[in-house]
Amino acid sequence: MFFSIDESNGVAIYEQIVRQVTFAIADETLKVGQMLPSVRALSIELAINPNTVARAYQDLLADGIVETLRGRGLVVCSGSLKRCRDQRRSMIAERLKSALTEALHGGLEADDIREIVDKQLNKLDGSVARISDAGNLSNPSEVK
Amino acid sequence: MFFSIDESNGVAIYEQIVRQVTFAIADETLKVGQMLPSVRALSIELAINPNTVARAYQDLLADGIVETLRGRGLVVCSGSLKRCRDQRRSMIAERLKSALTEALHGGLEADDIREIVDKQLNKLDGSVARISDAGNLSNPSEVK
Amino acid sequence: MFFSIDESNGVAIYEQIVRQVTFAIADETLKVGQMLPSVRALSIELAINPNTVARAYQDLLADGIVETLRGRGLVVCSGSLKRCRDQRRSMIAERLKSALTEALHGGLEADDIREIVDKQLNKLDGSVARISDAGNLSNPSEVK
Amino acid sequence: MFFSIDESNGVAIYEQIVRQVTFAIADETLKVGQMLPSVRALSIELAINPNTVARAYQDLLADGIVETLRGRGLVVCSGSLKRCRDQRRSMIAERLKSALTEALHGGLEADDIREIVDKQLNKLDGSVARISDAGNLSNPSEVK
DNA sequence: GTGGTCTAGACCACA
DNA sequence: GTGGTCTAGACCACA
Repeated sequence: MFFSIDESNGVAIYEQIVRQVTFAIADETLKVGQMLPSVRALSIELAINPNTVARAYQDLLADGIVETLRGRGLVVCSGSLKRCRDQRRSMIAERLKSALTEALHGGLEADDIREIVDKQLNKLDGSVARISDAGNLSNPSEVK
Repeated sequence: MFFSIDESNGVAIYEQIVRQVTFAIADETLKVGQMLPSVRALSIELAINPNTVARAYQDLLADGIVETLRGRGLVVCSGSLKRCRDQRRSMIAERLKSALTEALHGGLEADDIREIVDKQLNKLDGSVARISDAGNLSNPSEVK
Repeated sequence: MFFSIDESNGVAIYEQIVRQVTFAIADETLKVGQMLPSVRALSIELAINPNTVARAYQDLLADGIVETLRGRGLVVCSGSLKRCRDQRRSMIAERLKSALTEALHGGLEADDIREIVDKQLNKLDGSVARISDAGNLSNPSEVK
Repeated sequence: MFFSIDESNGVAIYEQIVRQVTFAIADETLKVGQMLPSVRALSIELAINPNTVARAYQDLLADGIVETLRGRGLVVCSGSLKRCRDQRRSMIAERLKSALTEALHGGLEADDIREIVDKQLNKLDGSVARISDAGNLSNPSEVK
């Protein structure tokens, strides 16, 4: 599966799930009409309590990203692709903005910060690339 | 004063204070031997409960960044400048790393992320620059 | 349970808890991997405010003696046994040193102090001995 | 003067003064009829706030150990020698008892504690002896 | 005025 | 149920 929880990054676990489902839809790892993993299955996989997964799924339902198929589970709603792409961008931009604001207010220079970002990005991109793709030059149509 | 609390960024208030004091020392806005704002004064300024400020100050005390002058307040310990500079860098790098990891796992391209970072940085740096520096490449017209 | 608070000995309640947990680990009354009593349970048992217990547990967390299992409680970290044994010895030595220094500065003779210590030790050891050991030189008839 | 304050032993400063005055009287460093150092003088010598000294002197007055000579200061009351000797012994015994109780409850063996006490006593007695006396075998009449 | 400790009680995320 | 955070307010030692 495509989820991974980081217990120590300060983001609530249910929130990490909401975000990662959103990202998976934006990414078409999870397509419109496709079902989410069951609460039970996902809770086992992530080794967390089912209530936490259920809480995340409620948020996605309330947000109209997924809907219930009675007795069968949750499916990705039509129209979610675009919404999730938009949300992905704003969620990520928002979080980066918050971290960057702190860095600038904390007295680091913009160039200094760019250097930190580049270093992290090079290091991380390598390890992510090995897992998720290869030809990393594409998909400009996804950018909002 | 140099502190500002963001209630909605997920970081605990006392933790934001710990970070901002650390940054202020790294920045020499707060110099070794200088006193911290009193618990009461800071709690009024930030419109938060004194206990929350006290909690932050306890952490700084436990970490040896500041020490108590009985009945007078807290002062920045000697040796804190270097330690705070180190901590500032690792605190900020850690938070950026976490946000960048999410962005990459969420399916954004490294170049795409760099673009988001640059846009935010130019916008934010402009507004910070008015206070802290002058010769900078950022675009002041983009200041929000 | 193994904790007891003395309201009148000048040591802060949360500090007494920190010390007693440390001692219990040193003593293997509390073993590595075992859980601490919950904040609520301990606060009820000691008839003190939960926040006071929480404050003590925060200190133990900050010190790396225990760690949180989310939603379940606090466990004794591996490696804590040796650390707690060292800390127990230095905590106790420190406190004794302070009392002995005062006694000497106050004009008592070393032999006189030894006599006071022995008398207390014999009396106290008797009452503790019933629980923790058997072959001991102390005078059980002196047990209060 | 014969006072020395230890800021880090957990005993309140005014309480340390009360105890040390009591000990000085027990020791006849301060004799019946003799005057205490003035609040001002003592606060300067100990580098503490006059209010703190005044607070200690109030306790001694309330306890009948010293009395006011209008406009001149405080003198040691007649009868204070015996009372201070008694109090010295019980104050010291009480504090030692508290430390020893903690040590025993903390799981140290009585012999182990005796060893710690002896080590501290030998070390401390040496450094105290150099200052305050020489032929350390005497004064049994002082023991209650 | 300063910080340190403690109580009381609320709400949150998580199990 | 668990701990973590925050508010509100009291009292203390010390300056």
